[in-house]
Amino acid sequence: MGRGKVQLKRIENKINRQVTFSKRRAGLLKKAHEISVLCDAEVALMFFPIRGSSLSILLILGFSLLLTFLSI
Amino acid sequence: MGRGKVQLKRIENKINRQVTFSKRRAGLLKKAHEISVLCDAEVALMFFPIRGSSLSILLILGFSLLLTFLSI
DNA sequence: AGGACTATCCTTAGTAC
DNA sequence: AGTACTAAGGATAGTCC
Repeated sequence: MGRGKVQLKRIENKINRQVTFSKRRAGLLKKAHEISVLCDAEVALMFFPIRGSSLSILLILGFSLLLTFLSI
Repeated sequence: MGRGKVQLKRIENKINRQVTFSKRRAGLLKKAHEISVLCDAEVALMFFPIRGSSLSILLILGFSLLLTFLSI
C-alpha cells in the first residue's frame, strides 16, 4: 500500500475490501490494456467479486481449456 | 521500464516484445492472485499473444455476456 | 528460453473531500 | 459510489549471465 507493507490475506473489513477491489481492478485493467498495446496481444479479464461460486470456476476452466484445445 | 519512460505503443522489436510480454504477464498474474486473496474475488485472465483473432474476441465477449446474463 | 540485478517509473493504502 | 493527494512499496526495462 501507500503507507506500510501489505499482508497477502483476506481483508476482513468489508468496506476496505470493496475499496481495494475497485482500486486494484482499475489498476489491473490498465495493465492489461498496456500489455495488449505494447505486445500486440489480446487479454481478457473477468472479475467475480464474490468467491466460492464453483460453477463460475468450472465454466472458466472449461472455457479456457476449450480455447486452448481449439488453438484459438 | 526500469530506465526511462515507456511509450504506450506497439513494441516493434519482436524479441523485446516477447520478453516484455512474458515479464508483464507474470506481473499481471501476480496482481490477479493478490486481488483474489485480498478481496475474496474470482479473477480469470486469458492471454492471447497474437492479436487480430476476431474469433477469440467474439468468443470472449459472448462468454462474458453469458456469465453476466446468468448472474454467475 | 529463463533467472538475477537494479535504477527508475508506477501503483496504491490511507486519507480527506 | 468517485475523485484527488502522497508516501511508500512494488513492478519492470535494460542488462548480464
